[in-house]
Amino acid sequence: MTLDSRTTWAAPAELIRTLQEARQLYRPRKIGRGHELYRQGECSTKFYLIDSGLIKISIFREDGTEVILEFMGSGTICGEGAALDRLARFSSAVAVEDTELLEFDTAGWSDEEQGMAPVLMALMRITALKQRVLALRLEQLFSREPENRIMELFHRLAQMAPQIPESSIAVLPQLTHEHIAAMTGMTRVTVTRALHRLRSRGNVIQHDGRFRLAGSTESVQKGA
Amino acid sequence: MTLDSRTTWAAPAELIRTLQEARQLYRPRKIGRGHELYRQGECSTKFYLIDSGLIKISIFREDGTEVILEFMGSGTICGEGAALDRLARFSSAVAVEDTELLEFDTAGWSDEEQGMAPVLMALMRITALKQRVLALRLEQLFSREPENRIMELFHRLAQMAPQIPESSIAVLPQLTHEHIAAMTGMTRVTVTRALHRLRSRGNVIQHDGRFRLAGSTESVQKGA
DNA sequence: CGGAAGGGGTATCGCAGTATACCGAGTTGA
DNA sequence: TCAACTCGGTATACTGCGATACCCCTTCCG
Repeated sequence: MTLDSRTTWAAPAELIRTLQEARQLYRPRKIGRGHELYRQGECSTKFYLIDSGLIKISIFREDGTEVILEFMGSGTICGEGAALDRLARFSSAVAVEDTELLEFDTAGWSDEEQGMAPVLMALMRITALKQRVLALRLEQLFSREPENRIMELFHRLAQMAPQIPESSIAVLPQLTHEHIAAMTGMTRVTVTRALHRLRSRGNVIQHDGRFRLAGSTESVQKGA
Repeated sequence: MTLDSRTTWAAPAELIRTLQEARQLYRPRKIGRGHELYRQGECSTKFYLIDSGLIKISIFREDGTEVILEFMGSGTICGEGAALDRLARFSSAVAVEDTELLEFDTAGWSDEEQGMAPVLMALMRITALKQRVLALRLEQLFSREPENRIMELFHRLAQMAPQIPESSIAVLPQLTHEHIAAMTGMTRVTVTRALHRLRSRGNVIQHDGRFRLAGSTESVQKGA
C-alpha cells in the first residue's frame, strides 16, 4: 500500500482494515494504466478497495464534458454506490496508474437474515442512493445555462414523484422560484426568467401554480 | 403515512419497510412546524425515518445563504450521514409541516461482532463519508467567485492529505489547472487567472508545481 | 376589512466568466 | 535530435447573470 500523492480522498484506516480482513469477500485484481475499471451506465454488484495506484472517478455529461469527482488512491473505495443501490453506474472509473485493488461483490449479500444485517443492508442502500443523487446534482451544477440547471432538477424530481398514469406528464413538487434558486445556485430573478423561456418553448407546463414536465422521458432540448 | 406532494425525495418502499419492522431500534417522535430537528455543526448518532409531514434539509453557507438539499416527505430518511460517520452534522433539518417520525440511534450499533455486521458497518460509514463530501462539494459550487471555489476545494483536499508536521502548511495533490477546472465547474482559463490572484494574495503558495496552503485552518479571506 | 408578507414579473447596469485563439516552456518518445 | 503533446500564461470580444430596485397580485391574519 504505497502512498500516491495525487489522491483526493481518504477513508479512516480502521474501516479499511475491517474490509481488508474479510478475505472471503474479495479477490485481488490488477488493472493497467489507462484501462477502465467500470463505465457509467453499466450495472454491476462489484465495488473496489484500492491497494495501490490511482483511479480517476468522473461523470461524463451529455455534451461530452467530464466532471471529475475524485482521484482515488490507496486506502479508498470506489464503485460501492451502484453496487449497493443496484442501479446503473453513475460514474466511470479509469486507472491513471497501474493499480492493485480488491474486488468485492455484493451479489449474495442480501441472503443473510439474522441480526442487524437486514437493517444495515437497507440503510446502506438508502445511503448509497443519496450518494447517487448528490453526485448527479453536483454534475447538474456544471451546466451553465439556467434552463438546463432547472430542467435537470425537474427531471430528477419527476423520477421521484408519482407519475400520472394516463399521461406521460409528471407533476412536480410545489416549489417557489426561490426554492428552485436555492437548489440550483442561481438567483430568484434568473429562475423566473429561465422558467419563462422554458414555458414558451413548451418544455414546462404550469397549471395552477404547479409545474409539469412535457415528455419527461427524453432529455432537454439543448440550445440550437 | 400520508403523501406530501412537496417532497423532493423517495426511497424504495421495501427498504423503508425493513427499517419500520425493526421496532426495537427506534422510538416515534413528533416535531412541530417550524421547529428544528437537528442543526449543522452538532454531533449526534440519531437519524430519522419520516412518517408524515415535511422536513427541509439545507446547508447554510458562511455568507449566510441557504443551499437547500431536499424536502424530505414520508418514506424518506434524513440525518443518517452524520449518524453513521460520527462527524458533525453537515446540514440542518427544519420541519416545514408538523411531522411524525421514527428516531433511530446508531450509538450501540458497533457492538455486534458476528456475521456480516462489522463489514457492513464499515462500508456504511465510508458510504456516509462520501455522501458528506458530495454534499459539501455541492455547497461549494454555490460560490460564484472562482477564488472561493478553488479555495474550498483546496481546503477539503488539505483535510484529506497528510499534513507536514513541522509547519501548518498542507501539501495538496498534484492537480493540473485542467483537473481543477473539471472539479470545480470552471474553464481552465478561469482557473489559471484565479490561481494567479490567489498566489499574489498569498493564499496559495506554489512550489515546484505543487500547491500549498498557507494557514489551512482559517477560511478564505473574502472579497473586501 | 385592511395591513403585512410572500411570491413572482420586470427593468437597468456593470462586470466577469466563457469561448476562442495563440504562444512559449517543458516533457516524452521515436 | 526533432516532433508531438501537455501545460500554463495571456489577449480579445461577447453575453448573460448577479445585484438591485420597483411593482402588482394573492394570501394570511389580526
